[in-house]
Amino acid sequence: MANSRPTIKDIARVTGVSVATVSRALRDLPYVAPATRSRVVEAAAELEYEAHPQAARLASGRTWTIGLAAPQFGTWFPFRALGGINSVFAQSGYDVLISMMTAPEDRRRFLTDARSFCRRVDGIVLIDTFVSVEGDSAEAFFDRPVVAVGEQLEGASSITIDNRLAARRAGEHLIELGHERIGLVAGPHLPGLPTPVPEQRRLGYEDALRAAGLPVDPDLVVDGEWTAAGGAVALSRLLESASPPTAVFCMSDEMAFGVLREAARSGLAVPGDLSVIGFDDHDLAGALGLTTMRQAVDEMGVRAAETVMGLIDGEPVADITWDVPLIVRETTGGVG
Amino acid sequence: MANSRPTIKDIARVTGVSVATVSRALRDLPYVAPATRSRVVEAAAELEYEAHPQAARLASGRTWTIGLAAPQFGTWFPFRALGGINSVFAQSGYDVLISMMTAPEDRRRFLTDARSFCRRVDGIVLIDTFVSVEGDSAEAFFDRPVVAVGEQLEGASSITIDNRLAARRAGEHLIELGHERIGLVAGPHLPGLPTPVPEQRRLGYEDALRAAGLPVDPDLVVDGEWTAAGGAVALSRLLESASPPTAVFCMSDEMAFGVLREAARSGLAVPGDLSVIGFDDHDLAGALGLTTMRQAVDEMGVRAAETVMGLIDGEPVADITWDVPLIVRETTGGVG
DNA sequence: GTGCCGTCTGTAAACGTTTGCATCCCTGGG
DNA sequence: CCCAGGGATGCAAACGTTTACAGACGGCAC
Repeated sequence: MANSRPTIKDIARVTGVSVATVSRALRDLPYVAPATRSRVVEAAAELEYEAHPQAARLASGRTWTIGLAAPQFGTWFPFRALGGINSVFAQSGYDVLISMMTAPEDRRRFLTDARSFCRRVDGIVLIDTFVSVEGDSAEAFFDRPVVAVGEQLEGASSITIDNRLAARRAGEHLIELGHERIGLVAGPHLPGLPTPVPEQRRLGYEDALRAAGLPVDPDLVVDGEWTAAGGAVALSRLLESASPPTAVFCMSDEMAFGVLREAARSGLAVPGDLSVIGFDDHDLAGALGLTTMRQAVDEMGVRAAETVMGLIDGEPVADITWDVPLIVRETTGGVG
Repeated sequence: MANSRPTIKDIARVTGVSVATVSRALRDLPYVAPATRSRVVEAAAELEYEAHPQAARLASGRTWTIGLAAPQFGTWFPFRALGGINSVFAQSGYDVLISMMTAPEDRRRFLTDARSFCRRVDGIVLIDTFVSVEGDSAEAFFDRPVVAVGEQLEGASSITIDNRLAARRAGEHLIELGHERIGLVAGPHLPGLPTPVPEQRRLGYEDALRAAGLPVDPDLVVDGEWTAAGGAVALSRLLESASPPTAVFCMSDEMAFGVLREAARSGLAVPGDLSVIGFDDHDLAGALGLTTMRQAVDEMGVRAAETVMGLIDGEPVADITWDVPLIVRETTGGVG
């Protein structure tokens, strides 16, 4: 028992070739005679040999690990992306090293410790990290190929959505249904997280109103804190207004869930008395019938994974914009 | 630029001591003169030296990595646990290597590839993996310290809840409110995932009924597929019954969300016409006012992390049972 | 003064791969 | 028959640490 696992030397001894040849044979490098290769492969299988990862990494410099940085893993978005990303890397033989930033200070720590982080990875996927403001270009700063999801970064590939356009589409959907007083449940800027997302979505909302010749009423936009509870509070505040909205656009589905709940509590029928549209296509959105703008996070994650592997293999940097389709379900309808 | 980072030799040269002393000084090992140590530490800081992880791992045999295996990362439970786990390990200097099992075949692959997985980690955290049936003891199979969350495993520490008791408590809560016809929205056995959880929760539900002298009516238990959509369907089926339930216990909050939605659609007031209790305390449960049995997954994750680190440091194996408190919110009330 | 022990330090051998370079052999063209 | 060229292989030096072992030194008890 516990007889330590075979090394490359054992395979060499058994097959009667040198360790160099074994190494080459097992990694499908050229200049190995077919007969030799198959003998080696067979012996390796026989002995259940597998290269010692740490040794291989030290010698080759490749870590076969991808670094994944994301804020606030308690939140829906990066978690969902992780699903797609992880499956791709698992199939390609990469490990995934996660650095998650819950508190704002984690984010600063990530940036100061970046050197150490980079050292153990071949490439980096950044999800909603918003490090773009730090001045440096990504390649200079990280010294590794990086792809950013949710933001554009100089020197890095990116996978983003057009937040402004998507928000505009959401607004237009409500306008087409005949709504004229449309509330906005906004997510605030998070402290220490310089994301342009809330602003972009708000601009898109205003774009839609303006294009339709509707007034932009600041009383109709309230803060939903990016949470369901915040969304509920936001709606209750909107309903206090002298002329409350007949429809609400929420910057996230989670806030929309809170809005739906508060609507029910207030005896408002949805969509009879109030139409609600969200943003994300959260796991629960389908089951709860929420109309929303779908951010196909898992697909974006898969694409991010493929992209970073491409970068490692020498492909050029590229910016990809992902489509955000409108998913009409049961929470939006004509103005009552 | 790109001047390769300093090695331990550079520190040795600068400070005029040997690499062995540098290594000892930097790792706080004994037998280093205080003056020497501070000189070394200073030089290391000056040159921004940091040990090459792969080299250290190869030489020491420690990987400073914890393996985390969990099924179905798209689901709420393991994801939430990840939050707690990751923060603990990050602070202790461990990396986390994730192996996620989405499809049933992933689970088998995990078991066959376990050797390779183990090789790159110092310890293992299993979340809801249900490998216990495989016959072998955990320590023999994985050859590493392991702590299992959600199941008990021979030779491993475990962090579990008493599913049967918790389900019974949920039932008792409804009974105390005066309900006599109580539906059960059950989660099915997942193919290839031999978990006793659904059965245990069902037994707990029946325990509560029997203890109160209520009949156990098989018509009152329906399959909710562990999803919100499934929960909605389940309730609609329950409502077709000749004498529908006045309360429903759902084996998961996600199914409960579906039940709530279907109740609203059917014009049932909650809790006026129908009481609903869930299980988990999902992120959204609070905001949606769902009464539930709280499974404090993040805390369990933290504890799992601490436990596996303890095992690595030689602590003995232990079984920990986590409490599942009843969280009364707004979806349960007296029978109308 | 001698011997012993404990602290501090250095030397060098691992750890298990990958890879640059040299060597050998075989084939085919001249 | 000779030589060039390229495929196949082996040798040995990295890769950057950790750690067993040995040695130097100083202090203290006798």
